[in-house]
Amino acid sequence: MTETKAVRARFCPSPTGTPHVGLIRTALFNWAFARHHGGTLVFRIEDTDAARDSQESYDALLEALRWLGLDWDEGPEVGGPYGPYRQSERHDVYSDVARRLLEAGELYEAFSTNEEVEQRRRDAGQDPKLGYDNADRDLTEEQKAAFRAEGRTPVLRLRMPDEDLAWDDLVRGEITFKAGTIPDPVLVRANGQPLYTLTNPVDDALMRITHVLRGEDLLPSTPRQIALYRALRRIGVAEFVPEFGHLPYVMGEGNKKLSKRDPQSNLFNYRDRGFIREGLLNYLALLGWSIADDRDVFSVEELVEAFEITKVSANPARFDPKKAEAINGTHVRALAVDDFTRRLVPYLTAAGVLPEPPAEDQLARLSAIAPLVQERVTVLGDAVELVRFLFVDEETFAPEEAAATKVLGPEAEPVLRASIEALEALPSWETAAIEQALKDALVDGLGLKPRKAFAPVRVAVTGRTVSPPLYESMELLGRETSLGRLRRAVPRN
RNA sequence: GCCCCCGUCGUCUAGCGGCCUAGGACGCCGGCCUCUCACGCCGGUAGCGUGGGUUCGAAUCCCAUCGGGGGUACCA
Repeated sequence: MTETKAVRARFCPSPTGTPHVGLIRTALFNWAFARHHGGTLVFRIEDTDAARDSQESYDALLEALRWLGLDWDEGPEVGGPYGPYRQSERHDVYSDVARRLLEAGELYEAFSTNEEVEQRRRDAGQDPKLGYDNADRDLTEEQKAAFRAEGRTPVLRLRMPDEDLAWDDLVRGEITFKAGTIPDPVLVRANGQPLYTLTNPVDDALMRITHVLRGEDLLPSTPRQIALYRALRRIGVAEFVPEFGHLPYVMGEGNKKLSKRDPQSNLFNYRDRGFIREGLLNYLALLGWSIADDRDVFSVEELVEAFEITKVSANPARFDPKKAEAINGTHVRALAVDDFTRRLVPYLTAAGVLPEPPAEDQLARLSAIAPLVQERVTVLGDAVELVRFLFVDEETFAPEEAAATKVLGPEAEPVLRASIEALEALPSWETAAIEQALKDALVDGLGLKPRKAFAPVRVAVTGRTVSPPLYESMELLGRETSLGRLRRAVPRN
């Protein structure tokens, strides 16, 4: 049986635009599928449309996969036995296969223009949307010569079989397209350029792909691909027809497929905000798949171990940023502290909180505050404003405007003065001592409610109403800096 | 129009004839913890598109219907 055949899956995007989360989800499923079965993942670039493809997009695709750790066994930059893996470098392959298909009578030359096809449909009282009418199937040599004499050059079309085309979809089960519902598709343009309809199945055949897992938008093109495969087998190019699995869409707001132009679809936006690969991969896997009925947080290793393509859901999934953040947050919190700290650095330097490269003492300080911020961020970028107070130049430090007007008004004066007095008397500058001194002075001394008492101190010292734990923050900031900020915060007049 | 896919809480899902007065997660609401915000913990809210069958019994099977989506290119 074919079941014993080693799995060869593939991911074959077109390099257009920036990587889309839906596209990456497809890459992830193919990767997980290949890894789960101990198979091979082929990465192929379908850049046959010069008008839309770009080098930037190609670079972005590789960068995206590498960031996420979705490695490939054959493809760009790693090579492999079936290369090249960029379709733009395979033109001779396609023209050779097309020639052989044509010689075998699987393809035929079609001279009809779209206008002529439409007109014929109308004349026959049919809906022109029915598409091509297979009218050029049996042109005689004389007819072809006549067309050529008019200056026409033919496209090459595939002769579709006159029978139902069906397959057992890995995610959807039995799918059948009735005979006669699919017009003969164009495989090669009049100018000789091969189209996706030819290149995709030809490469899958040549690269011995066993499982085609792709978006459901390609589902309607599957029958004609199966027909092409059969033709390719007849001429000895393909050995078998692969299995197909059509993955559900990733949707955005409303009921529309997440648009490529929607910033929410841009993978790099998530990285820039501080999603970590563990979290984003986990969330993406949840879009159409589940590991168990009572759990949805898992590692990449667990995903590979448990992934079954047949358990992928057929319904479209909406990308929910809130849940993505929640899942990411639990992965962030699960990071070892030093790992978390290391990953934070690029975000802090990008925000200008730390210089590039950071100094030793700055890194030491970051290590000290890191455990305190780790459990209160969902994305790494959240940490920036939480730790900024520890690294700003003292001359430029100033509490945030909104926070200051809220809690540093005239009524804050006694609180700040009492705090300063208590802290100045402190023999040692440590968290426990600071806590005790402030509680004695403000809660017991001034009889304030804790939340009233500490708000002015917090804003004076960290500049914000939301910060890492106060006493620890003050210890890290240091005695003189902390006192200096408190003194400056005392309302004038 | 025609072809194809999909239809369980707001969202992602579990479910594959009795374990379902439908489970989990995110969100939301309430509470606890508490120096803020979080984290953590506890509790609550909310769903099988509709109508017919089949069956002792249906979210699960069948039919119809409605709704949503995709395709219908010399794009991929």
